[in-house]
Amino acid sequence: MSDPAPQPGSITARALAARGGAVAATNVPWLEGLNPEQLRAVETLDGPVLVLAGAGTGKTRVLTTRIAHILGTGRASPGQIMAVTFTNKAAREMKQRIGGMIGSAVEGMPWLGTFHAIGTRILRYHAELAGLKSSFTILDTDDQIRLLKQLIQAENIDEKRWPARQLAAHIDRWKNRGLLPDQVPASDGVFANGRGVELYEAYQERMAVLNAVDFGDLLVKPIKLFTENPDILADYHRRFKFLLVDEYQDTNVAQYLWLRLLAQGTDETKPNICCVGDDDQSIYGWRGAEVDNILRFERDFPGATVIRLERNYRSTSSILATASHLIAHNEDRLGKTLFTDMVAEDSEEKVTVASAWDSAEEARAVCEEIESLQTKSHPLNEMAILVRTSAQMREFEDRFFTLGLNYRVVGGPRFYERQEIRDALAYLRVIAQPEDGMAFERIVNVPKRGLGDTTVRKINALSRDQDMSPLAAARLLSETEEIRPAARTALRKLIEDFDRWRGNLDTLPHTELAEIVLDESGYTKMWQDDTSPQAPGRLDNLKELIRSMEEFENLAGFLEHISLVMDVDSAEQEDAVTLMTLHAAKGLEFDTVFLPGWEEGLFPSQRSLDENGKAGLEEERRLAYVGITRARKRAKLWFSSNRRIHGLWQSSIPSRFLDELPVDHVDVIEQTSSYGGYGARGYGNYGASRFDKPLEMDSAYQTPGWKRAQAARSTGKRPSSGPMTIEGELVARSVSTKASSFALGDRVFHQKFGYGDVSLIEGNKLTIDFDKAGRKKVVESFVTPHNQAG
DNA sequence: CTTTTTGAGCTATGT
DNA sequence: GCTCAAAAAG
Repeated sequence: MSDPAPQPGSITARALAARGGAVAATNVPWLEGLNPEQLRAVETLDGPVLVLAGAGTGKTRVLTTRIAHILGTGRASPGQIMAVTFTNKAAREMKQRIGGMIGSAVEGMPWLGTFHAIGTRILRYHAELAGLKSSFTILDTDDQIRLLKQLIQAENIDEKRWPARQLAAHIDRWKNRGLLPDQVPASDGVFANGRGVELYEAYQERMAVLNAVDFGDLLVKPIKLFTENPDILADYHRRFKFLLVDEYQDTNVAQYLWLRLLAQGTDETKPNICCVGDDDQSIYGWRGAEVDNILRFERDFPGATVIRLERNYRSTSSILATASHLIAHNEDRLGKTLFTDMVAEDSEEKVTVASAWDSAEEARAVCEEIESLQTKSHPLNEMAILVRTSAQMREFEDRFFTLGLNYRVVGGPRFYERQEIRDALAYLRVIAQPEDGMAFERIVNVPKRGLGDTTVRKINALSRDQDMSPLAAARLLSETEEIRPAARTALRKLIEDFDRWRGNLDTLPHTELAEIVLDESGYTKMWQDDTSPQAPGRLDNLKELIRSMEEFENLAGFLEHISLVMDVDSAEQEDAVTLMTLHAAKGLEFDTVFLPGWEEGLFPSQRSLDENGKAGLEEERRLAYVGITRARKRAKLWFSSNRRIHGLWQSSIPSRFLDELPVDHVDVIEQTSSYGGYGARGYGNYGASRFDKPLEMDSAYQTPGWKRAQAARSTGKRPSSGPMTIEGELVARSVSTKASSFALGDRVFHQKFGYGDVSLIEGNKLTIDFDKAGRKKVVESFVTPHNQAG
């Protein structure tokens, strides 16, 4: 996300004043205190502008001030500015800061948001043109994989050899490049011997039936919409006078196309585009980001003004020198040099590198430092531990827990990803959007209703055959004799329940409805009867969920929010250490930053090296750069000689990045106590050879008495649904309008009942007199015509 | 149909 | 080490 601008009243303000580069009092209050480059970035309103903003150079400040300036000078109204960010956090922060500058006008900035949020907005508005109903659901990764799995199975492709996960990755990659099924180059047909594209197509068709989109669609579909409907695009050209893009280095091809379409316009309606970014902080290449976009800006937008922000307001000179020296090892960069003119204080600390025997020891040592800083009255809020992978978090959490140290995990297992929350949401999704088959499937048998694999399989087969939603298929099935009586009764009951709940959608407040649903479905009871230790916590979470719904006007609004905003707004102001991944840390800053796990294979990640070679290494290095530059006063790097990978202990060697740090600005800490040794200069004598003092086995290895509340495993995202206008009859209609391909008296064959004659046709439900089984009601797709001639 | 057992694979990073 | 999926048992 974006770099917070200097905090007023802190070092920064003083530094600014001392520098003389700052702009003296202007008649425009928001421009005060900007340095000349920042001022230029804010005031150059006409024509394309690229702001290359290094870490801690006041990037967000420039962006927000620019918006304030546009509004303040009356160049545009809030609705005429589109401002795109990558994360919700960034969007939220910008809203806040603009609000702080110019008052409440931010409320009226409907087009400030993430690419995905704005894409959703556009799609809902023109849903029909995209082949959707505006109530469409956004599938999360979990739903996506489940759906793909079904499709793979339906195609009789070996799921072991061609896992759904992998297909999802392919599709994601295609969408990131803005490719629709028919545009995928043949050379990309590696999945399932070239059938990947076929599956991609089937996937899109299936999602259309489910009235759903995935994250990629939120970018791809608006592009398609704009290309196919120039008049609509022209509307947007007329609407937007200014286009602002944060973190431009992170845009992928699809986002680039999206922006380019919007930035075109005619001479009179061409919006002024301003992109802000830092090629050195491009860390999302694996997600399809093209650093090239930023490198190519001047060619894409002729006559562009390029402004460099290199004056850093955040970190000490040691930290800056360390980070700069490291990043200089990258070859592919535009090249910027950060500098500070803050006077180095005597107390300035060098960046430190320390080692530990193993990861538990590392966690212990880091926590010791944290506690020691805490006793010197450093707030925990000003400390962060930044790890490469979330798997590293566990050991720190264990440690925090035993010490009773307050901590918060950012981007860890998120509230909306918890099982009970997802289940509850699935119920609500089905109510709000009956086509949402993925949600329906999730809870058909939760709590257990005797609707097992077989039934679900039948529902799915039918729904795929007939291009109808699973709920519609279930409804149909429950009226026939395809499934066993017990299951049939249960299914009918469930469908009746859903009908009733949906009937209450407009009459009851949505929170109350949610309570009723959880209650009547037996979901609450399921957890009440559960004796596992987590059950009470889950019930609490459900209550919390209901509580969080109160902030929203209706169910649709709530579901929309969580589908895009996976993190629950942590309003907790409690003093706590922050624990998060390096990726999540972008845009944040702390006085003290701990960077554990600087070992070859882990950081840089082996996988990154294997898959992307030099480019991968450079991205890892940028990640290291991002990590170090998060620190204002203290950056403390660690590596440990032994680490458990996939459950096996492996000895590790220090990261090459450690060798790339400038000796003058880095202190290598010789561990006084137990930990693995590490020579004063060379990083050579790491390793298993040296630990002078026996480890304190008791504390380092005591069994973690608790497990992390929720395994961080699920990569799922949250789906949602839209407006509450649900017409229940749509389902029924879509079913009955299809003409039956059978005629009265036709001779047919059924897998289970054998041969028979059609005696009645209702839509696609057939009543058949079977030779052996007697008269049965059956859905059309379960019978095949019997060849009379044969 | 549900529960338990066994076995395989796996780990980045996030909208 | 941990989780999920398929297989086996109840």
